[in-house]
Amino acid sequence: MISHKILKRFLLYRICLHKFQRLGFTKVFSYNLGEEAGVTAEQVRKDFSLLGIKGSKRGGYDIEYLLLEINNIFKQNGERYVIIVGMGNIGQALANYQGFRENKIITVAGFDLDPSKYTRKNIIPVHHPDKIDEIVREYGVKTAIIAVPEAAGQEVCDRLVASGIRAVLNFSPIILHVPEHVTVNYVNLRNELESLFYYT
Amino acid sequence: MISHKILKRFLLYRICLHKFQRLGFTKVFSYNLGEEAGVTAEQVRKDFSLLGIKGSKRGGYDIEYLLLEINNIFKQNGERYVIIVGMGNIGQALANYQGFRENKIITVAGFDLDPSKYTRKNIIPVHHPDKIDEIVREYGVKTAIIAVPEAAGQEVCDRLVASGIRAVLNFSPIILHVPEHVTVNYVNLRNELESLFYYT
DNA sequence: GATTTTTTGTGAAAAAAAGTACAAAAAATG
DNA sequence: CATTTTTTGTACTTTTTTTCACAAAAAATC
Repeated sequence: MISHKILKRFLLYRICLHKFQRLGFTKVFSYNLGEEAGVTAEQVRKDFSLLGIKGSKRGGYDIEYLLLEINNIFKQNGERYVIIVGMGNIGQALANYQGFRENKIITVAGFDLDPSKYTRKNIIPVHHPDKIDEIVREYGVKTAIIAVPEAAGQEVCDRLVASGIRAVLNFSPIILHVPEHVTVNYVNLRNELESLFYYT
Repeated sequence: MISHKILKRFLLYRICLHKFQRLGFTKVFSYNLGEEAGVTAEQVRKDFSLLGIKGSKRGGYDIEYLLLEINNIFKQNGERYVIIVGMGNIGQALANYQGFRENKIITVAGFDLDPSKYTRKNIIPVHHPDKIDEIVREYGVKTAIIAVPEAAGQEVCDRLVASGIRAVLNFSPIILHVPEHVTVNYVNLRNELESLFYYT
């Protein structure tokens, strides 16, 4: 089991590796990657060593191979479906976000109580939350994004878990109570911004 | 100097404290707060103790007082201005996001290269990036959000730093190189979502 | 092909974070 | 008002994470 902290670091490395690739490199040394990612070279080596990812002494690491291994951690070869519950500000922005598609993550559908959002103008189909169960089962979706107001967060989450969702990205400013087998990743935009005012 | 990890925990506590307040409570015990926030009671007490925030033995902590102390960390009584550079998907969603306004954070302006965005229809005024310096100095803005495509990220950041920005919330998928006195907080939505696929 | 240089890979050490345990305080009870 | 109960605050321990240090491998040089 890899800790969330290390998982995030692998994703960070991937961003840097893509940059190196764009610049025409095919190999990197741990200190190149470390400098770019803002961590020490030892940390980079330890992280790769943890997964049994090998470099060559004096030759460094092969970028293509690193990317392959990192993508494997996140199952990039499999079907990666996601649904978005709550098509307000954030939900809509995520639906339109190119970043997900680039990485072979398919946003299957969005859900919202407001019928005015069930239009074809959206980039993804939007349904009433009552259809969550149907669609989750049809596509075998295992991952969901919660972007509803806080009052609705826990109820939406319970519904998702009941339908078979196993991983949740939660933008609502609440702590979700979920069974053991479900993972929640929290993103609180207000807190992320506000934390900065400590430093100003 | 408080670590970023602990800062984030204080903001998490605040969310929980607001919930308790809404439910009519005026006092909390460390284990109430811990359970709600998903940390141990000892952790809660340690965190508060770190800042010299006192409870009363057997009486617990006064919610009002805790909120006051937490808000002090993040300078909620002072002027908290922010600008948004890049009014695409995410930039626009953030401009519309109620969460910031609720917490007395004032979004002064947005910036984008696309002139079609300089309309009065936006919730905040949007200008050409050339006006960054003028507006940052006029309002004494110290905090900025970067939500531009990755290719422009570093250049935008350099400009912001040159204008006097000291803290950056960066949504672009790049590591920013900044001088010592500038703090960067990274939010990578793609990575946040993708990290979940490790668990599915 | 021997020597030097460079870089990985990993144990050992250090630092940071979290958890344990319990004395001290204070409210509640008898 | 003495005793019991509850909860804070913090020293101490354990665990996790990071850094240090260096042997081993391999490319480059002589």
